[in-house]
Amino acid sequence: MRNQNQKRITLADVARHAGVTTMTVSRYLRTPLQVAPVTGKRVAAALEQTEYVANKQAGILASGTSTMVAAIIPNIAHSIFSETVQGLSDVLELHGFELMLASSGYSLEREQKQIRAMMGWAPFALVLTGRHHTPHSLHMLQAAHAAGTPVVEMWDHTSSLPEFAHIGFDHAAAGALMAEHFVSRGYQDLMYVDSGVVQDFRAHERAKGFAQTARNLGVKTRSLQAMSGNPVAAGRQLLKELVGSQPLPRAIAFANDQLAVGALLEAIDQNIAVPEKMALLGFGDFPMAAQIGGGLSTVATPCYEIGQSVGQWVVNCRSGPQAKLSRESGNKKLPALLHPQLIHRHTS
Amino acid sequence: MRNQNQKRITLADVARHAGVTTMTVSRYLRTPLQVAPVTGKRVAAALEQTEYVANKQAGILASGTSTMVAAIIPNIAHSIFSETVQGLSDVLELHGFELMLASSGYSLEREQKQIRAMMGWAPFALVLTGRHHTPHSLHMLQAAHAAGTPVVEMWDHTSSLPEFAHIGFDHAAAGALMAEHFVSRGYQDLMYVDSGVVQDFRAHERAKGFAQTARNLGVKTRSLQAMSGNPVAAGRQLLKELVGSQPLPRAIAFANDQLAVGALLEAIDQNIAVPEKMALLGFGDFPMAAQIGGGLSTVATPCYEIGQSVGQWVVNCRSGPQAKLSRESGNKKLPALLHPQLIHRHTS
DNA sequence: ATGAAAGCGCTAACAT
DNA sequence: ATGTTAGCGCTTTCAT
Repeated sequence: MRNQNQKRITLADVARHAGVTTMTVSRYLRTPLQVAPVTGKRVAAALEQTEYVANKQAGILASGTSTMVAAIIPNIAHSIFSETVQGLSDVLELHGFELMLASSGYSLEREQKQIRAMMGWAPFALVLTGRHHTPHSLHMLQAAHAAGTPVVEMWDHTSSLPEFAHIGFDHAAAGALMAEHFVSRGYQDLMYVDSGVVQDFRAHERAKGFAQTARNLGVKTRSLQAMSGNPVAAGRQLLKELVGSQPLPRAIAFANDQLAVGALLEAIDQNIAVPEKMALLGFGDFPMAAQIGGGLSTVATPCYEIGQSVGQWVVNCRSGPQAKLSRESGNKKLPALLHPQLIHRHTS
Repeated sequence: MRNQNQKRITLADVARHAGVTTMTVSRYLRTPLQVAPVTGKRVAAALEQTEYVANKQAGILASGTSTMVAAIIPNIAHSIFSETVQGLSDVLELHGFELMLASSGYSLEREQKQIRAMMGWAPFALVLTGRHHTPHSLHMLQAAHAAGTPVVEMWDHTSSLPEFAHIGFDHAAAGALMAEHFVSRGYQDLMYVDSGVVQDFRAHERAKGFAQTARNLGVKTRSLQAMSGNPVAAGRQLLKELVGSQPLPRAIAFANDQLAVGALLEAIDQNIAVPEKMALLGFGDFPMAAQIGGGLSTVATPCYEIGQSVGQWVVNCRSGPQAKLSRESGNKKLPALLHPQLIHRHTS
């Protein structure tokens, strides 16, 4: 295939039109001040006429530096990640970068293949989600870093290797925050409903932080795992089963808002008074949280901001002749650690 | 920047390790059967040892054919589009393609810039959302198409230019479907709440289809525009104002589920019986639709499937030596027109 | 079955 | 301020 009838316009075409060499056109495009105003005008006209669009591949190959940023996230369809990608995309676009995106479906093996595929593009930077990767992935990332490619891990409070950047928050601390909130409201019999996604390490860390803190505060706590599939339906189902089988916990925290809303809807249907009989606490503060059941108490995570910060961090890597410097001290102003906030609404 | 200490491994490195020329390695990678089994083993070992990752830019430049697909959508954070991207991404990955993504924020001017940027990458195919573009965008797309790049428009029932493919559905017909549903349920006093996003052409087409059909069926109908911003809050606000000022319509259709759910939540809070006093109908069938207020009636749109189909269509463009053929007849089996389905639940 | 030569479209480095 | 030369890492084409 690809039997183009109309060949694409090249620098040489433009140069011919303008009566100069390709170098002059190339210079005009990148450092217009280095070309005489008169020639510049001719070049500009030629660019207009020919509707030239520079071939990025050729440029990258020749210059050894790309404007493409590769990002791998667990799931594009999850609102927290799609918002992060939107933030990342917005900042990158503003600075003339392009975004290549892959979705791992929470599979580290799939992520490994994607890292390999991405590296073939020699991207300007590599953006990953979380600090958990296969040993071989880590090996590849390390090699990429050694070859000068910045590596960032999003959504976590530490990186897999010290040389990688990270922008996110401490999920165990977030879990602790949730437990503390319950205890401060006087609830003594707690429960945490963890994500049904086995590889959602961050949700599990929140679960751990929650349990540990509850125990430290001398409060009873249990833990349950939601079913996979539609999380709203799973939350509903879970509460239904809970009501049928055992005494209800006084307060339940969820791995995400979707699960919490499912449980809340079921509680409303079953006439369980929230929060009088049972308190509910979500995680994520998704757009509907404030609107439902008098307002779902939850933890606000700066999804869009994480994306933005990652984008800004990557952009900062470009400036300054020494990558090391710009990547270490130059990026000091950007916070690596963000702080989720507990939003106390009606359900707790 | 980009002062790599460890240079990346090239074909030449691998060839040296294996004691062959670069051509043999290159052949082994693409057409392994053309290389003798004995040599193949040596090459394979060298590839292992060196951990070679092929440089895509160089390959594309030399061969003139890329494995990158460029897609532009209005908003990554909107669930319908993020699911579409997930479907697209899943299919593309399965076939060894990579995805470059941009988000236009519903701005045709921004889209135009993004098309230009994308074209610099000489992608294998261009994927756009909808059939509305600036004249200059159209011009560029036409040029890309003429140069052999497949162009697909998603989410619409026709394409901007006849030579472009399109995979989606007729939004006016979807609007009609909504009006017909209301009328068939015996509701006579209708209302359509349109999207607050000015450039959401598809929502406006649904509004038109709705109004026209209602009138054709001899039924009263009005139209309103939601505020922009959080659509759930907007839906709530809208219903609140409606209750305060005028006689309520018997049935309200919304441009999307988020708006409908907002209104539904407000109706519940105000003790307006749904659907006895007022029927509500959403659009999109987002994950929460089935769970809220006894089940929100809505129109299911095949978001993920649209993405998949687009991906499959693009993949099909690769096979067959004649692009024309594979793009026209070879893709006949793929449906260009999908059909949204009315899901009748509790609220209508 | 393998190799040698040429070149994809651009830019870095060195003239002039 | 502009041009010349060489080469980025790969594939195509044409030998052998």
